[in-house]
Amino acid sequence: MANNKYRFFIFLYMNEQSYPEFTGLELSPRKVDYLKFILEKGGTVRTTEISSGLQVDPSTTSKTLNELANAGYLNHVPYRGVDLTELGKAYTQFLIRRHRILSLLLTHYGLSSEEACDEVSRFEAFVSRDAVDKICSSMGHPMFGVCGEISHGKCLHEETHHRLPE
Amino acid sequence: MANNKYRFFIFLYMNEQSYPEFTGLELSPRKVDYLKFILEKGGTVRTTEISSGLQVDPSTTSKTLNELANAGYLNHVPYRGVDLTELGKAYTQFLIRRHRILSLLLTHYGLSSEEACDEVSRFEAFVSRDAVDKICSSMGHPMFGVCGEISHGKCLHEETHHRLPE
DNA sequence: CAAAAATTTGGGTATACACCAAATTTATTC
DNA sequence: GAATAAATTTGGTGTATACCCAAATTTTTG
Repeated sequence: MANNKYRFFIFLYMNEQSYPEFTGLELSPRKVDYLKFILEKGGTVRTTEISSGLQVDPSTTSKTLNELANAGYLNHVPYRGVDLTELGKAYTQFLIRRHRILSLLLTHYGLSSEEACDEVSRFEAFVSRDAVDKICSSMGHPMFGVCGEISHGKCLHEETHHRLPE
Repeated sequence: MANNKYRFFIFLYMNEQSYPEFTGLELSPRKVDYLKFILEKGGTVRTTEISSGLQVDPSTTSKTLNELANAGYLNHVPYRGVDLTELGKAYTQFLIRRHRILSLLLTHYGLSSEEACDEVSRFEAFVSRDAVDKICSSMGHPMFGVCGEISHGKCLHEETHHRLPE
């Protein structure tokens, strides 16, 4: 019984749902790219993988990773690599949901999947979580988007605001 | 007859249609604000009107107006004010159409007019003209949006690409 | 025409994003 | 197990955007 409770806590902790405070406007477009890349890569990711993935100098990557770590999204072990913190995971799940919802939306207006994805990549960092949640509700919480499955951590229960014990 | 021809030329010159080259991504979010403000104000606009309208120091306004003039969107008579060039008019008509189309779109997904307008203001500068034209077509070229009438300079004839004589 | 108001200029700050070169750490190979 | 190679970080720079203040300039007004 105590064990079940613990597992439930872990589930909440890893979900977007657990961080009702963020607006979705916290990160610059480029930082959004970094987090999405790291989540999609999975586990611990090295500087070189990111710098070649995002076509940027390793020194730029190193500095950006440091900033994301200072902001609490990443664990950074110097010379070893980064992985997402629990906050980082929850936040990046939102980033990916946002990207997919917006891309899906644009495909309903005559853009191809690729066009929609490119277009959204340019502006998504400036679309608020509130707007994404409303769009998501209005679309009936679609499960599949143009870039793969949409993860519905929070969108399904906008009214519920679970908080972590303090 | 020669007179009619001349008027026709003027009509084209002042229309979005006449500039098939721009992508809609030329200007930063703030510069978009400046041009929209100037078009809505109409005629010659003074630095003070803009700086109080956009809540920014007059010195900042003065510098930005200079940049927009150098880029060809404004005529700037020092100490007197600015007005839109023909390019500036055509471009700003697109900016306003983009703003209205995107705002209208978001109101179809559960956002209020004001929410949609605020949301769009944050990201519109990063939405391409191609995407706007596709969305506009797909919506059936709506004539009214949440922020007033939508001006359809170009959207009605995507296939036609008039060019200025050189 | 002198004072007041508007505008511009010069100088300074901050953020975001990028690069290169040099220093440091880790990994490899002999 | 060192020497070399590869990866990473640090320090220094550069560009672009956007903002402010103070001082100089121009225009307006009383």
